[in-house]
Amino acid sequence: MTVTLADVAARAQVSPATVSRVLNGNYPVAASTRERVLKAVDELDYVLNGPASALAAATSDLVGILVNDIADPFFGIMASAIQNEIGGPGGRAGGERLAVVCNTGGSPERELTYLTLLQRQRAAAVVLTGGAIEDPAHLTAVGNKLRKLADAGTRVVLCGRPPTPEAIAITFDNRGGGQLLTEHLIGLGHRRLGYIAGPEERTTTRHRLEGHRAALAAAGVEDDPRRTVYGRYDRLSGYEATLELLRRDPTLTAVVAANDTVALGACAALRDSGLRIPDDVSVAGFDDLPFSIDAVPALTTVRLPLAEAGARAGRIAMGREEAPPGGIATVRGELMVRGSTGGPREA
Amino acid sequence: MTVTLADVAARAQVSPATVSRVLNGNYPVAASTRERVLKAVDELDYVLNGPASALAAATSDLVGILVNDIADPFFGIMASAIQNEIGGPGGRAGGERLAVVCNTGGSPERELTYLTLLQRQRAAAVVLTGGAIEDPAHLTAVGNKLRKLADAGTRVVLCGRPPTPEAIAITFDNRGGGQLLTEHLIGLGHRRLGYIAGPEERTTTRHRLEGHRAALAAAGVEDDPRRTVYGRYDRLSGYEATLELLRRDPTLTAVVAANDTVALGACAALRDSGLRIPDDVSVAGFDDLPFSIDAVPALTTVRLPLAEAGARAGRIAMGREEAPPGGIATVRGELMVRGSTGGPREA
DNA sequence: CACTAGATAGAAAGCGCTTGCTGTCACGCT
DNA sequence: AGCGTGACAGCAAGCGCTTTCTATCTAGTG
Repeated sequence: MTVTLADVAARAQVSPATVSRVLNGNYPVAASTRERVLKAVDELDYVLNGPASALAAATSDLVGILVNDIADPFFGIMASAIQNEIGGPGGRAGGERLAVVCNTGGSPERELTYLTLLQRQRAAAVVLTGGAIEDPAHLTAVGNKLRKLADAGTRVVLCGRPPTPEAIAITFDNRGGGQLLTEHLIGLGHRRLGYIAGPEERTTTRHRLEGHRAALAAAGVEDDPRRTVYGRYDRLSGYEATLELLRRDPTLTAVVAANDTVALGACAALRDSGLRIPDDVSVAGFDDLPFSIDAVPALTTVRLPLAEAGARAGRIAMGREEAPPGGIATVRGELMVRGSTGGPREA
Repeated sequence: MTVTLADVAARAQVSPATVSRVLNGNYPVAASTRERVLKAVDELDYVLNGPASALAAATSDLVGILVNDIADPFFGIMASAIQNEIGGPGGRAGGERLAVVCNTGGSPERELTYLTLLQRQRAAAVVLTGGAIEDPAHLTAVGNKLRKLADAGTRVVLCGRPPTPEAIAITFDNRGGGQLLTEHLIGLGHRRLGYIAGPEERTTTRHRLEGHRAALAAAGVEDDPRRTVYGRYDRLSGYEATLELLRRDPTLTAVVAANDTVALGACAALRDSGLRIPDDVSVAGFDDLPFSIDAVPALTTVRLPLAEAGARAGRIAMGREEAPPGGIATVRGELMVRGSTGGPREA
């Protein structure tokens, strides 16, 4: 039924070993023989049996990319960049690797499940993107998994994740970015800033919030805990949180959101409340996703070099770039000041 | 080094066959034996060797999802829905399937490469999303591949793709949607409509444009080819195309975009040209991605039930839902009239 | 011209798992 | 008591490929 290596060998009048060597290109094969084999492969329309090959060679060409939310461009952009570096040539002949993205949906269990599945497939490499969940049990579990993967020869790289001892990491300076943003707002004269945080248990959330608070503290601005609301990383969450913030303190002059998507929701809530941006209330986001420039007014935010970081992580995962010193590279965000922030009302 | 089935068997004092049967749960094993085995598995921290298992059983638990652009929420939303239906339980014991998304970047070669890679892995199922490329050679190549995959037992499902004889398809009625949109605009009184199409060789592009033209024809509105510009499915393309349309005919009263992202670019171009939306020019998008409601004014568009379609495709791929009659299900879009469209200037 | 090294090709032993077929018991019938 | 019958468990034969070790042949060398 299906064509096997042996069939090709028979057709090309060589041994299976030779066919394998032609296909893998890591052993001298006479040009004439090679041609004969390739011809047979072509004629029979032979497709290598991946599992068999992986079993015999004890390695596979599968590379996994874990993301928290595949519908979120934040992850899409990184994943795309990673895949670009991996999908290409380089590696075993036949050349291609199967770079696949796995959507955890932010669930710790699914993250672990995917890791196990990839371990099961003897993946060549795994890249984990996005913030981690700060549950100690889960952290240990993931750490163990990563160590086991690494022990089994899988290259593990983190991208936009806090560093861990188990893997090489490209990390975003979320704390610094958050600080930059709030400094900017304070510099404009704001003193009553609402903060819409992401899910409480995520590192990204915590770091950005820490930056925000650091900026407040540095400027001697009181940090009323009632001005912080936790939510999800989505638009609706931003909308609702803004309404809540406004309810708690109608005199707010600025809202800092956990990310751009949340900021968009905030803008909508503000508009629906009859407030103008930035005249009445300034709004700031985070990430600088493509759509933020299209908000009206355009969103002030912190640009994270998602594509660059992803590409680098991908290259490291493929062993095409050296790991950063200490196994950790921190990438800073850049403040993008746009129309959504301005001086406070009473200026 | 790595724990194998045999190790577990030794520890549990049973044969490897029994361990395998416990793990696969498709053969009677006495409860006490099962427990002993499970305990050994746990103690040894055994992880099944996927390739070996796939080789022996001649099937794998890999499911591939092909998307054109993973950074585009259009695909992200579908992929997420598909993965949700697949990742869950059901299937071989151990239960989980490895649902992975592959990013073709819209390139025909990569599409084919991924298909081959998936074939090589003996994937359990493959779901192709998004429009196809209308190059006959490529179409045949993909068709052949799909047939081979199907012959090898891989379930193939198309989601948001035009139907082909080789697979079950959930298709979007892009033509109907395009028509709806343009009818709406014509109904408002518009007669000079610019159209920003996607890449010329994609089915999605063609179908939406056909719908647009059908609406024009039905209303007896002249269809000046100079009012149509082709581009990519991204924001910048929308921006540039709009400028071009304006150059060609400054009296345009409406712009219909290939999708929401393009529409956002169009809005920006219009604003930068000093035109108000919808007072001076109306704008319409397509897809109703989450951010379209946050555009200012909110985008009139055609909502496509991406998540529903994806979920259905996923279920069909897993054999958990019957294929639609004839192997084809067409899903209609729903016109969402919002603030970005209104009566024309001179009304 | 015998001899060795280099270049190729093949034989064969697995890689770790699944599964058809063959036992082995312990029951429950007649 | 004799036996058919389930219910389990184990044997062993692969699945299709890679790779080590060996065999063969050619060509270069002193």
